[in-house]
Amino acid sequence: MASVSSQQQFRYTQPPSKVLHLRNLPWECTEEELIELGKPFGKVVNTKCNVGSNRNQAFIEFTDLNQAIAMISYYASSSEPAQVRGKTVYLQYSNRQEIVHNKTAADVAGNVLLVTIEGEDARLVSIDVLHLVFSAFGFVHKITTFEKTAGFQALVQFSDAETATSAKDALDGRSIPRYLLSEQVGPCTLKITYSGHTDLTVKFQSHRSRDYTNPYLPVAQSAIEGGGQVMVGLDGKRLEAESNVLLASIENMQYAVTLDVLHTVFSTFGPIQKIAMFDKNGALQALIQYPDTQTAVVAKEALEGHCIYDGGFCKLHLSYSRHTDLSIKVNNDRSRDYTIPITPVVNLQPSILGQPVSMTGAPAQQYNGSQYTPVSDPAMIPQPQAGWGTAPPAVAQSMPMQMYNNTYMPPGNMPPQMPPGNMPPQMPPGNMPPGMQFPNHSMLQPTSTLPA
DNA sequence: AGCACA
Repeated sequence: MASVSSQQQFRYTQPPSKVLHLRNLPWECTEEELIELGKPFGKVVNTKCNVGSNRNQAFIEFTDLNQAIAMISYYASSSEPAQVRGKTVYLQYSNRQEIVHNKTAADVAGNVLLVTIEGEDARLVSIDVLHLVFSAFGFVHKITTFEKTAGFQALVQFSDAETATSAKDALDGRSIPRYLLSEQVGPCTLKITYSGHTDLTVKFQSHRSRDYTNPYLPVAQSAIEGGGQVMVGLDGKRLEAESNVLLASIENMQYAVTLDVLHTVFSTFGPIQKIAMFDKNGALQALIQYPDTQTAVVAKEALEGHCIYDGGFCKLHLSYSRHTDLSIKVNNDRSRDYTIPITPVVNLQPSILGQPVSMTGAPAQQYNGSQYTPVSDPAMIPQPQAGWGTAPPAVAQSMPMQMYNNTYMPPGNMPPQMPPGNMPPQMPPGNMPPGMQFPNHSMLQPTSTLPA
C-alpha cells in the first residue's frame, strides 16, 4: 500500500517545486553543466551534483517556481530531450522545495575544534593560553595554530567528540579571560566550529603547534626563548624546564625595584630562599629562589607579564633558571640569602605560605589559603568557584594602588553558568589576579622618579 | 532511470 502510493507519487502527481530532480546524468556532471542546462528558463541559484549511489543524479534550484515550471513544460512537449554531453537527462519536480546541502565539517561533531580567535590582538594569544583555556574540558592532545583570511585560528584536538562538544558549547562566542592575557592585549573572542580533522599532525613543539601526547617530540628552534633554557617538560605541557629558581627581567623600570620590592612581590607565593639581582644588557634581572619548583611555577604563572606598579611600570618577564641553588656570597642591596637566620628581613615577610596577609584589610575570602598551597600537581589545587564566571571583588578596583591593573576579571566575559567542575585545572585562583591578592604594601609605593 | 554521503 505504501509502495503503491509512493509509486504514484513519482509519475504525475509530483507537485511543482522550484527544485528539479535530474537523473541519468553523465558521470562527473558539473555544476556548470547544470546551470547551463537551466539557464534558458531562469536563474539557477543552487545545484547539487553527483547524487545517489550511482552519482548520476542531481538537483537544480531556480529562484522562482515559474522558471522550474517553464523548464518542465518545455521538455514535456519538446521533441529534443534535455541533454548533457549528448546524454538524455530526465527531469521532474523534486519532492523538496529547496536544496539542502550536506552538513559541512563544521556541523559534524568531531574531536577536533576549529577555533577562530577574534580581536585586534588575536595573534598575540599564545598557544599556552589556548591550552589552558581548552584543558578545562579535558585532556588536550594537540594544538596547531595558523593564520588565514579568517584570521588567527587554531585546531584543538581532544580525545573524543563529546569532550570537544562540551568545550565548544561552553566557549563558543566567549572571550578569553583578561587575566590570561597580558596588559596590552585587547579582548579576544573565540568562535568555534568542528573541524573535519580527527588527528592533527604536529612535527615539532613550537610556538605554532604542540603535541601534548608526545613530550619527546623535537622542539623547533622557533619555540625556544630565553637563551636556550627551554626544554620540553616530562608532562609534555611545558616547553621550559621548570625550576625552583625564577629568572625575572624587569621592563620599563620607571621606579626603583629593590631587593625588598622583589621579596614582597614574590613571597606572596611562598617563602623565598634567595634573591640575586644583576644587570644584564642594561636591564635589571633577578634570580629568585623558592624552596620548591611548584611554588616557582605558581609564581611564574601568576606574575608573568604583569607590572609591579600600576600604569605599566616595571613589567615582569619570568622564565625558569637553570640554577637550583643560588650562591649568595654576601648579603647586600643586590643579593640576599633569607635562609640565614641572622638576616632580619625574613621576619618582614608580608605573607607566608598559605596565609596571605592583607595589609589594607582588603577581604581575601575569595582567595583563601588553600589556593596558595603548593601542591605536587597544579591540577590538584582546590578551586571551588572562582574562575571565569566569578565576578571580581569590588576591592580590586577600589584599592588605592593596584599593583596589577589588568588582573581582575571583567564580569560577563565568561558564562556564569560554567560548571565549577569544568574549571581549567591549571587555572587556580591562586595563580591569578594578583592585583586582588596582594596587600597594598607601602614598600611597593614608588617614592622616586614619579612621573605624576 | 525514479529524490539527497559517496
